[in-house]
Amino acid sequence: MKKQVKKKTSAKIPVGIVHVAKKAGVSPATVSRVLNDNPTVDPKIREIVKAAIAELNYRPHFAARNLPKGQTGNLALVTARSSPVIFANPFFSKVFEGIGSVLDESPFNLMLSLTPSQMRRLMDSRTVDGIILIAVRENDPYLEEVEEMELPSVVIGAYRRISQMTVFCPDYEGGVASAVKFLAGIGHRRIGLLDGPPDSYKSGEDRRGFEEAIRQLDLEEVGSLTAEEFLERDGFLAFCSHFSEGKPLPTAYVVSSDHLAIGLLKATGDFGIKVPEDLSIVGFGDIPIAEHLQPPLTSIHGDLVEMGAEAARTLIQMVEGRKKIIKRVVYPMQVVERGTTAPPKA
Amino acid sequence: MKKQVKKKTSAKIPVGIVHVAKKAGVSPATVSRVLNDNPTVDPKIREIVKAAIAELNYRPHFAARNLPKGQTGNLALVTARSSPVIFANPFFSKVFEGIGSVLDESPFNLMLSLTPSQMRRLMDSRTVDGIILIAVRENDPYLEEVEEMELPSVVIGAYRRISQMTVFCPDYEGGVASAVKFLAGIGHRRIGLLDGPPDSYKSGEDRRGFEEAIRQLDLEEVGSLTAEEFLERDGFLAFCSHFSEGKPLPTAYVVSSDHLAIGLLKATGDFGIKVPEDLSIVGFGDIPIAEHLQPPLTSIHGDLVEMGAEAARTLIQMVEGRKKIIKRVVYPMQVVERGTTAPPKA
DNA sequence: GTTTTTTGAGAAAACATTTTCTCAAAACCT
DNA sequence: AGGTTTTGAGAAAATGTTTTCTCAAAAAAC
Repeated sequence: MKKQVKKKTSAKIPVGIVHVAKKAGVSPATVSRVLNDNPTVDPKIREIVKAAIAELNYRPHFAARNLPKGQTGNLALVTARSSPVIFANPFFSKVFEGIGSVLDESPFNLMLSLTPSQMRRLMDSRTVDGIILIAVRENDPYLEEVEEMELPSVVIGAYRRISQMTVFCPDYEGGVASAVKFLAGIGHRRIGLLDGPPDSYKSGEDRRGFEEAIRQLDLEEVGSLTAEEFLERDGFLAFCSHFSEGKPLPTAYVVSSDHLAIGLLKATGDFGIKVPEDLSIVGFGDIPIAEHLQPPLTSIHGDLVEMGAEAARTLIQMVEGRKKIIKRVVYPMQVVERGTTAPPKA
Repeated sequence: MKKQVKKKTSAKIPVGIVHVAKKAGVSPATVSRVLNDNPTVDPKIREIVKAAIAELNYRPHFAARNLPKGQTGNLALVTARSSPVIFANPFFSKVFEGIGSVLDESPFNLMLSLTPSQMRRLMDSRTVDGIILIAVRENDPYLEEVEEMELPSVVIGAYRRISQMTVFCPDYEGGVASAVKFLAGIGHRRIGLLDGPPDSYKSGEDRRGFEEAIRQLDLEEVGSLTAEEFLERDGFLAFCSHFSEGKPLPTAYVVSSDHLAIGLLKATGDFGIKVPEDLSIVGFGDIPIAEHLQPPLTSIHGDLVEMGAEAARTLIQMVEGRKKIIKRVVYPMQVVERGTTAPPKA
């Protein structure tokens, strides 16, 4: 008695597999078989069913389809940073590109969670089959939460803390060390680090790489700074307060992000300090803007598109193979020399 | 006979509403009622059920829950631009922030589609209840596709073309016009436009606003350029080829994005053209870097966080109210004067 | 020409939940 | 106390699909 009503109201009532089956004069199971390219269906019937599908403009319901599979077909990209911070993260855009390209070839959809509450909802409600964590910080509560869930997951960028998870990470430590070596190679002896916030893994790694290189080369650490975030204004403010207090300056800075470096450049410019004559600066991440600055920014570069792609590929393997893969991959970083570095004056 | 096996293997077997019901000695329906705060359940029973939920660490399955509702609880953010282009889009990051903050307060999850194929999958498979389209271009096929689907949707940034959809758009036209007026106000008579790719709506709007202002103020259009994309390199290349062909230069450029403006600054610097003494430049979007450049970039600013938030709010209203809302909101843009603009020399 | 194997397709169970229907028990009224 | 209303909760249908089971018909083997 309901059916008559349904017939009346046109197109917009969602059409399911049973409607197609009725139209084609077969059972829903057969329609399903056609949809899934099951070879045990007669070519003739197949054609009839396909015609019915086309005519009704039927599209399978993704969630319903995945329900019996016990999977959802969704992957999540998770971070708890606010979006300005994410977009300022030197490598986020590239990583993203890599992830996107892999997902495009896969049958998975991508969910995005920008806050801890969103992430918890995603995990609690079994909405995703796997998780890519990015931009994790020291005190973020959810890393443990993810580890406790038996949900497949990979982490991008946090190397040390994590024991039993798969991690993809730029070689922060090695990158910063090679920047120090590069600066030493052109004559610098008094070098400083402009580092990001202490609760970021990257900051810890940067500092480790920096100190190790300074020690190995028997150099002097001078005028190091810590910024509150990785953004331009943080670099600007860090240097301003340091300088106005009359503290000692190095002849070169290694800086934890290109954005910070831009803020530092601005501050030095405002104080009449010439780059690279008075001060050399090396950024990190080699964002597209770097080479278009004046002077163009010397920076530390790595293939982070591939890193993102590899992380996504690995996660998909874990989800599809239903097995845990534990590995840690570190991506090499190297200095690209441009206009903000030169030998020290004296 | 299966149950014994289940009991053995601990935690990781997914626990459903029936397990909870069994544990609490009630029917699945009652558990559902507790979950949905249905008042027709005895407080005592409610407590027992809640205890069982807690003990089994039960979490409702999002997709299954939404199946009978005929909804999915997901919203999609859709674009077909590659991620470098998206991230270079002057307002994307801010818009994103607005969307994220609204979604955080709502029960919806966010899906992200970075390519047309991903988007089609999302729409075809009834995976989302609503769509936010962003960075649409003239020849993108999917705008019509979305319009044909009866799926609630809002568009961010494409103003003219769309008739029957809800649109949120910065006032490109008015912003560019006010930049021209600003430049005329400080004495410029020969002004050029550095515009983005022709298939972008923004480019069309920019040009319209530019030409109208030029006409109204009876000025001369000189040396206008078209870039292939909105990125630094595109601005750089556009100016280089123009200049090396010896074509006439204006005394000021209005530029369609801050990223383009940075490329233009680099090019002018390389050719020894002084900004703002020889040439004034106004960017668009006021990205965080703008004020940290040297000289700091004069740019066109708007509250795009609010635009993103309002778009998300409206979409949610459409989805929840099951009604179509058609409106068009234009967000005002205004010039922020900084260091790349000055009166012309002679 | 009968038996065996293969092929093809329907019926029904399963996935996790909500919702409607239904009915028994408790509470209220006179 | 007998009848009516309210309350509470179970049973079953519904959501859209896949999958397993089952069986009939066609093809192959003898």
